Amino acid sequence: MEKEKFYLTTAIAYASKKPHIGNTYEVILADAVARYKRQRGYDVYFLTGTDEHGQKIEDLAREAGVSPKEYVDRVSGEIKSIWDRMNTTYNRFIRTTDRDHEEAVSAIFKKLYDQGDIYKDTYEGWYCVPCESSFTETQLKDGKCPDCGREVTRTKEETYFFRMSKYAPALIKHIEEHPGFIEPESRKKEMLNNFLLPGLQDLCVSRTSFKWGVPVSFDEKHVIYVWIDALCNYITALGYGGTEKGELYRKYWPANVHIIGKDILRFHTIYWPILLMALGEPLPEKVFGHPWLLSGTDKMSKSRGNVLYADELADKFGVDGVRYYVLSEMPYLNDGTISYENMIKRYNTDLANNLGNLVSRTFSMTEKYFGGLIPTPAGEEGPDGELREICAKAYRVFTEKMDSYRVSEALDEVFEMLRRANKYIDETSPWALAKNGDMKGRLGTVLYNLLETVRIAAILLFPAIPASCEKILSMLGQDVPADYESAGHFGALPTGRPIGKAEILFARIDEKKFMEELAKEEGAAEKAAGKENVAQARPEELPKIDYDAFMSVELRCAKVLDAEPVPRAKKLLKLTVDLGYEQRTVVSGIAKFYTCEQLKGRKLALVCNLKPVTLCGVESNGMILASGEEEIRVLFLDDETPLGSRIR
RNA sequence: CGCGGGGUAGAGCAGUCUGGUAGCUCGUCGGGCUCAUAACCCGGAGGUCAUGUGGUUCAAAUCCCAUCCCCGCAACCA
Repeated sequence: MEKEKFYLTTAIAYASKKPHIGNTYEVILADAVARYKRQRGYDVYFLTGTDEHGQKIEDLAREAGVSPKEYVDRVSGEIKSIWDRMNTTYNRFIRTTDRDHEEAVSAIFKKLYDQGDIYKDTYEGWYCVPCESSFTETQLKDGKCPDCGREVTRTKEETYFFRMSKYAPALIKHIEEHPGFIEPESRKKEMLNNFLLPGLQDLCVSRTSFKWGVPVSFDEKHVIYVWIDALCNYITALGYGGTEKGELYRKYWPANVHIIGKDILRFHTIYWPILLMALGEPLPEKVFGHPWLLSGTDKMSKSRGNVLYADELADKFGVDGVRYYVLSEMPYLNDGTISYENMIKRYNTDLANNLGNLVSRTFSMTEKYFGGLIPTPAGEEGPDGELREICAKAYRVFTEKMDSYRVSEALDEVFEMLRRANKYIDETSPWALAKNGDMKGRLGTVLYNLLETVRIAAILLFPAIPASCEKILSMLGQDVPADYESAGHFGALPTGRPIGKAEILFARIDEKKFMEELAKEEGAAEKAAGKENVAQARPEELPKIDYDAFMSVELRCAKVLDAEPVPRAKKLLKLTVDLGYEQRTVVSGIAKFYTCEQLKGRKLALVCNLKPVTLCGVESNGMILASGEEEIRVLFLDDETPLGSRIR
């Protein structure tokens, strides 16, 4: 019988820099699902890869003094090596610079253009110089750049657009008729309420502001922008070429699941399905938006110095230690957290103490009491039935949870089973049975049951910690049933065969020693960097300006007369300030850091000649000076500073 | 009144749909065991289940109402 196919993908990682553990989580999750599906007998195709085009990479390459291709070759290679290190079993690692992908994307673009879904608008548009992006009239926010809010200049630009609106009704219908299409469920409402139901805007699908991308074949000034280029990897990887469809494509498409981060759900549940509809291809079965791994309560970022990398963690915890941590710590809906303390705790508790030690004591008793031969069980008594039942339950529930992508809950189930097995040892006290010659049969039953529990655990945990599970199964000896279904049959382990020697699977980590070494390493790294202030990364520096340029900014001392929150805005405060010669209203995004009372009566520096903007319905005439990106501190002036005096 | 999720022991979570002794993991305290990786097992302490001396009910963490707070998405840091 033909195996049922299962096609899953991760998002392709942007090849701008080394991915941190949060990015790596996604491919580990996908790998666990892929391995599980293979165990269940599916013909699995697992796709991952890198997204390598775009402005940012072009810039980074220039800074690094290499060509964009050289740049992405290096980063993509690094990403791939991390994926490999994590023992992920992808079938293809696609790069958007692969020739087959580029050709296919080009053909897809052409096809969409030919059929009228992509049109060129030669219009008088708006261009934002700092963002190097152009916008349509409707995209502007209050006449300003929608990305940065700065002034835009009028340009005559041509851009290609995709007619999103045309397909929106069909997509809404599809989403409503396919309850599992967007997962988790709560995300579905976000997409519908925020984007689809209010009305979709046509999407800009080409750029002229940079060159590093797939050129539009019939209009070489334009490169195809990220949406079409990146999203299409899911079909081009299978040999979809626009007109011809490869064998893999016919076999595996549509995808059973796209596993992606919750931040790009919008592209995968709106733009991508519409693109497919336009191509006349079936939609993926499911888009699963997983949560994020946070470092403590913060998002990982270089500036916070809290970035953890999968390969460095693997040096300390082993590959399976890292895999297990991210899979078990990541809930289904909420963001998970990662820290060394938590990792050590989880590693020790679950892997070393619960699983590793169970294997160790079971094997050593089998060795000691039965010369390393798997004993034959006799009659069932005492807690045997309960152990057997919990194994059956673990198998059943694990299967259910994995089928619905609740990996951490699935793993929990197995560890509960292992805890029960450890307790079973205490209840049956094999060492006491061993002292009594009459109890040899009973002792054999107990150890057989334990070995069997270990076998089942190894099969179930295989998708999460494959290398360790393979080791356990091989330690159990030759011809040990290792297929998934056999984990549902307690008693499948053949008797009388020799088992191997028990290895330490997961050596305990001494938290204190670990943290000391970590501190030492970090100290060494700082020394190697040769600076005392390595904690402070050098910021991006701007070109020098002359005095006149600076003086074109009109800074003056102003006093806050009144402050109040802006309705419907979380970050904004509306300030009424006095310059001595006039009063103005200024809107400032400092609501999270200052209360109105803290500001009233204070003197601060105001940029007076900034063009007015409207923010959340309030017109702002100027800007107050403040420091910081994430933690904002207002620059207050001395009380003696005269109102309205020029600052320079 | 933009849309959605959530507030349960020191931490992280389950339980809420289908009301009926408040549970799990970690931590903590005490005990047991010795096969094992100072591991494993048992027991204790610790919660007015956000608030409302609100409603429904014989009975509310659970259903209804109001309020407060947090977090996503959207809007927004001039």
